[in-house]
Amino acid sequence: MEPQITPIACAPGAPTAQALKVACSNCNLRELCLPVTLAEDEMQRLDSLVEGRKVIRRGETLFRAGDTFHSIYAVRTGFFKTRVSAPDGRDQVTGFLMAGELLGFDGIGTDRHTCDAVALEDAQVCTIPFAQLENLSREFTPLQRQFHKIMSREIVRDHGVMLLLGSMRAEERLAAFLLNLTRRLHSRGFSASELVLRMTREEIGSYLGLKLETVSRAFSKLQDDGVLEVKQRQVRVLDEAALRALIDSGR
Amino acid sequence: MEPQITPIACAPGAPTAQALKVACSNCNLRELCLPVTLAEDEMQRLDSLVEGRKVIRRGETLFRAGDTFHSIYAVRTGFFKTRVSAPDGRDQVTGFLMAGELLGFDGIGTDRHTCDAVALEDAQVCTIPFAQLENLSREFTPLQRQFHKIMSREIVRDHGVMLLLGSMRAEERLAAFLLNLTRRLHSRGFSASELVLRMTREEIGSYLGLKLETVSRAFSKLQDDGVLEVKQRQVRVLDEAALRALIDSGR
DNA sequence: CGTTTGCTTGACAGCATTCAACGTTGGTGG
DNA sequence: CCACCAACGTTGAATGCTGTCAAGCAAACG
Repeated sequence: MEPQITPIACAPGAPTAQALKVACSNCNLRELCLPVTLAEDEMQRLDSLVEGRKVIRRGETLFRAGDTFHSIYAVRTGFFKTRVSAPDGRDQVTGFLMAGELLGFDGIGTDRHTCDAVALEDAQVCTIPFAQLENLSREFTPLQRQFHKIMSREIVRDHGVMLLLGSMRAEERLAAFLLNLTRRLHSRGFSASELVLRMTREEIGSYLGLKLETVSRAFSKLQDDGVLEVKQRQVRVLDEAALRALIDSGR
Repeated sequence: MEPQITPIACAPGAPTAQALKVACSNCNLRELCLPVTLAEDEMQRLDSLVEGRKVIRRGETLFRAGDTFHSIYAVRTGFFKTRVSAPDGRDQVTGFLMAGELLGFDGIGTDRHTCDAVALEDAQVCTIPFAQLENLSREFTPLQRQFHKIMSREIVRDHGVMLLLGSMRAEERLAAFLLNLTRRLHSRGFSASELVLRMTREEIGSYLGLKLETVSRAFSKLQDDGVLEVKQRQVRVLDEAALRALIDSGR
């Protein structure tokens, strides 16, 4: 029940000035994004498919519920949240996405997006036109396999969140959330014990099914217990084992 | 935020005696399961792909977390639940599946299933070997499209459940659950206002992130309010508008 | 017909929410 | 450069919803 990375496309190893076009073949996120070994010509096909980077400023949306679906997006830099909204206005953050992760799968089913994707900091994404991705994946089996795996992991990830929302108490939810974040950051070369949150307490709360005050209290509690050191959005994990103990010896 | 039907394969229009092999081309669930218009030869290919029915008795599992993944399954008759388990033993029902719906997508990502699928009543399923489904979908674009749509809808459905678990109160959750069930039953030709639950209060509770006593109380409350008539697992919806009002004018 | 399993209801406890006040941070403009 | 403002975060007190524990009842099964 621990969410996975959901990768596919592209960010340049050493970006040439003003390079609007980005080559997957030369992308330092390749391992995360689309971990498939490709022959050279196949990789070129993939490159030609992916459109150049697109910039989204902090607070702006990459897409919104109701927008017609055209493309999957790969995060190159920055940080996103996705959220769904009920007719009465209440909404739920359904995920946080960092470099190398993909978003937009929600739109395939109905040809319209069903959630909003909001940048939590200035961000760049690669645009992958879905029709072309489908075309290429028909010709190229490993790409097809990988694509299916990524969607499946998204489903598994969501099941993990459902478990969290359905059966954990506030502190346990926060522990699971932090462990998930640090694991993903660590696999990107960042510290496994120190992190800077890119989202507010309210957004964390929405994701975890808690009110912002409860999130704040849970942070304070874990700090008092010597498990974390928290200074606003700066978090240091002092006792990872204690975090783990919280979630898998729950009740 | 209302879950959708997730269809693909097969059940016979008029089952010939002892027919182990089932033809999708002659299946009365075709509309639900794999709503794709196919040429005759293409349909034959699909038929040859789907293995005959498999019987699962009430309480038995179709697959379990950890089992190696081979196939997607289409429910022909009966009723399933899927559930994920945390290392400490607590588990969460992640879905209820009825005739015409598909299960097993969780296994694609890691080549192992990540949840259990349990029959809540004697059931029959069609087995669709995944490797062959991938092969056929490479050749046959509409099948590919449909398959992707189905997985996407599964993701969207899960987002709806996350919204429910994250922001609704007990009665609202139950209302959303009942509306979802009646809609799916209605699209199968059953009454939209009368239903027989195939799961226990505890299973409903697990799905909705509530204890069984809370589920029971919510049923009683809705009955007292004249919205439902409840006799154990027999439920009649007296005021569907009231149910809807509960969920989309929540707080 | 008895036993088991599932459902209902009550009383009480506990955890998260609500409401409110205060503190902190970062950005903006005087 | 500093003051101010707005957004964000922390903390306390009280309320309330859901969970827990327990008892009794109904239905299903052998």
